[in-house]
Amino acid sequence: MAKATDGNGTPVPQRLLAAATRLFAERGYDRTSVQEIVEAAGVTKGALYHYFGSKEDLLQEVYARVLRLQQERLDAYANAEAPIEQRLRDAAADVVVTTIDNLDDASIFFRSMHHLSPEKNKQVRLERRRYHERFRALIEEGQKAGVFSTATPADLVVDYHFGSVHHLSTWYSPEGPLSRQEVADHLADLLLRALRP
Amino acid sequence: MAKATDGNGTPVPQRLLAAATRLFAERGYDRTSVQEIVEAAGVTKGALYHYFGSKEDLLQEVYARVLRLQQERLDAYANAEAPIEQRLRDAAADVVVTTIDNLDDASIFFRSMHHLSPEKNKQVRLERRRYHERFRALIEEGQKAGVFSTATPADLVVDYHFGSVHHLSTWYSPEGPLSRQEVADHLADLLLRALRP
DNA sequence: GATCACATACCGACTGGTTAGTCTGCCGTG
DNA sequence: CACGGCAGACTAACCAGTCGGTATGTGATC
Repeated sequence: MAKATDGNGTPVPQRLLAAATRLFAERGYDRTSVQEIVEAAGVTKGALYHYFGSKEDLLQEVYARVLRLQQERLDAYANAEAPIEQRLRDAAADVVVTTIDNLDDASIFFRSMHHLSPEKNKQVRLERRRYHERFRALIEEGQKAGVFSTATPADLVVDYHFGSVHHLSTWYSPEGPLSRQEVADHLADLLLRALRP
Repeated sequence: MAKATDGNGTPVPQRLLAAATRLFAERGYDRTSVQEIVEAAGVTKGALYHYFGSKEDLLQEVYARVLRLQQERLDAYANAEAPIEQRLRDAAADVVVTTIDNLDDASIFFRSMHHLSPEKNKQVRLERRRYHERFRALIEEGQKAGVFSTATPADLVVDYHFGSVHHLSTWYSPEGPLSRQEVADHLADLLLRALRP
């Protein structure tokens, strides 16, 4: 039998991360005890502290994963070969879809970031800033090309859009009338419509 | 000397509420101990539990206050005598300004709502829903009148706008380049531009 | 191929510290 | 003197992280 898998098949560190993600999203970081996490993952504290330095490390790992994923996808869409309008629309819609696919991570991200220690918080903010900048560059590119209105500073437009993405975890439900793709198309459309010259 | 004012002048319950608001926003609900709140307010636990039933009651009171305030203002703008475009623009900009004026309350609201017990949470959601409905009605009115595009369901448009309002507490700073009124005007403008037919 | 040395993976009782809420009682005012 | 308004010590519960211990595997040596 391979190591660190128990009777399950999934390695223990991943099981811990998955359990923590679900519990953090469900009842918040502070309300989730380490004991609950290890029970949900079917191990004990010894295992958790064998793989992770602290409870906070677990939280940071959740962030790191979602940030990596979204940055990769944004870069792919932003650097594609297509007119700027198309690239922005695709990127804007994609972030909605992937956020809906990872609603747990999203709600943890926006609700529990301030639970990280100052240094870790700084690092997360830095990565988040990189993402923001890339997105802003797309909008500015379109503004310079004259296809987007310059009435609003690009920075603000980015925050406008990401506000709505951020907000998804508080209202979107898979059981609702709209599929994730429909929501994504609508939100991207609102962005592009707001940017019409 | 009047009762419940200490050497200060402000009544104790209000001092407690103000201290709690600041601390909840600063370090989060769970990370703020009752002891810290009473110290910041210059009283002791006895005083707090004399006026409030629990720590959670304090949090709920913060919500109730900000909800009352915003509902009142929305109603005033929504029921004014003006073309629908103007009324929506005013209401959309006003919620931005008052949110910036109460950034502490806003960040508490969006980060700590899930800390409320199910019943209290339900009540807050209900009031919030009323607010949402009133705003949506404005958009639908404009859509029926033909001055707003019907490309996007009104519900989604509301969530789009409130996402950005919600998001303000994570990026807006009074020291930044934009005044609250400028931000409000820009955000309202983005909304109206997205709604152009 | 048997034995020893060492490492990895994990267990679970325990510790030191913190916290929300309680309770008894004091104190000034009407 | 009665009572609202408050003080502050106390309690019962909880929790992150530690630590000594066990089990299994792996590689070197004879």
